Amino acid sequence: MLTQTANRGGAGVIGRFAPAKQSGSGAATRVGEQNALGQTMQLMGALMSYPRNSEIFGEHEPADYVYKVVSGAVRTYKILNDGRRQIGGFYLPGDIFGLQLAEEHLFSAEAISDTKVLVVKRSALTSLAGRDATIGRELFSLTSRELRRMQDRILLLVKSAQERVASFLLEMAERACANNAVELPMSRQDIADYLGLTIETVSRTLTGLEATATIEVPSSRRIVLRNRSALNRLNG
Amino acid sequence: MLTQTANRGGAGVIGRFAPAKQSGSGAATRVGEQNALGQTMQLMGALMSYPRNSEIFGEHEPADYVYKVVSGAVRTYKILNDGRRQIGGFYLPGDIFGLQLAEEHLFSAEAISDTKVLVVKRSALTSLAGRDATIGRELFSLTSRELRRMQDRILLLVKSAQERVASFLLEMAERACANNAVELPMSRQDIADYLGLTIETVSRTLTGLEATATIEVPSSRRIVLRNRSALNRLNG
DNA sequence: CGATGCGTTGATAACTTTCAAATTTAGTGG
DNA sequence: CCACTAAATTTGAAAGTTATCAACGCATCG
Repeated sequence: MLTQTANRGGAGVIGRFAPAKQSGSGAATRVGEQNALGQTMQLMGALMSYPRNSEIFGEHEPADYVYKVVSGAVRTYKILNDGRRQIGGFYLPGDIFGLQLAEEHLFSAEAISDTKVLVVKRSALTSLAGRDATIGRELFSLTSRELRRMQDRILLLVKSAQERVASFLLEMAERACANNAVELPMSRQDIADYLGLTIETVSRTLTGLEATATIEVPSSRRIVLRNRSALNRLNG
Repeated sequence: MLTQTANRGGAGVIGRFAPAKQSGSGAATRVGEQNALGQTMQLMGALMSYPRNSEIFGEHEPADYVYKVVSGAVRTYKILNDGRRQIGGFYLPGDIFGLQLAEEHLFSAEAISDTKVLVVKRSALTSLAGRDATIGRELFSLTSRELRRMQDRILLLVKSAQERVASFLLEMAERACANNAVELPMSRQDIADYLGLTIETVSRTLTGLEATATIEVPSSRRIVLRNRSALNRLNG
């Protein structure tokens, strides 16, 4: 059941004090993109580059840094003791991740494709939050958003395969969508491990949705939403 | 699929400044039972009494209060738009609930059996946390524990029925266990809605575990763990 | 005692996984 | 740039798991 090719290491510092202009691949406005926290990270952050499938941090490592995706995409995950992989979340350009309440990371993080991230010491952010209430509020709001996402995920995982895939598509559409065309940076296996399904079920479900003209799948990483209301109906 | 008998209202204030001695039904030491936060709640809290199946707070209500179970048991839940009920968690004597990061409750809360809870204004706690770092740390630690539980739940929900039930039993054993005998305050339907299974599957799984001498079920609300290592193996 | 709620058990249907193979896509060396 | 190999995705058939529908047993309560 292990489907992963985790290439450890391979990351290196590319430059510090990255330019304010983002080279991000996505057009969508992300959480933290135009706010005090995001700006702070751009000022204080070190720009790091991670090749496809390389590890950004590992489970149980101390959560000393906070990350913001500049370009590429990131998945967090956990390997269960039966060998299965559960994906915790996907992070796209503009998204902030690694912001744990706990002292150690509960998930590992990997670059899905070649990825650039801004890295800031967590202690720097929290001490800043002590002085700047705006930063504090944004950190709080980010954490509570993360919490909300987890709750949504719990609600998702008790639903049928079709409902899970529909929810996933709508979620991605909100984040990486241009004109109803969703660009998926992750593989089918990633999606399956995110939704708690097999790769075959994901594939079949997409085919099924295509058959009912709910979506179009011009290429495997590109999905066009043709009938959002049908998806919303499935989403529940 | 609606299986609930939610009796709204019916709650009343029984007394303020509850005695320090707990009349809790459980013997186990709970989160917050012997710490600054727990003590604070006992000093500042109003003791409220809720009959079986009555609502303590509703989804989307402002999360202005924090609750600590004195006796009885509480479930939080959400009704999905297809009518199913997803249970967010169970709270036993000593447990603190209603501590949201967000401004509104994401779940409703109900008394499973006749229940007494201590109620404290959230603002009182947070302002106290500003003056007393210990309280602040404990609030933080509680929140991060809650988060951890949610993550565990996500990992649980991708597993098989047997694994879910085994995990549930072990979880309850850690909380409401005396000498390997687990006392369940909740119904099979509650368990099913917690694990994302049907009541029949839960029942059959328990029968199956009994057949392999992993557990004993002397009465439906009482389960004796006979072979913990087998359960742990299932739990993964 | 009959009604009611809760839990168990059985039979069947629906859904998802598993195993296998075909097909498409991507990557690499010539 | 093309051919070739490896990887990813899709598709098919069978098996396994869980849900659904129905019936039964067992308490509690009026």
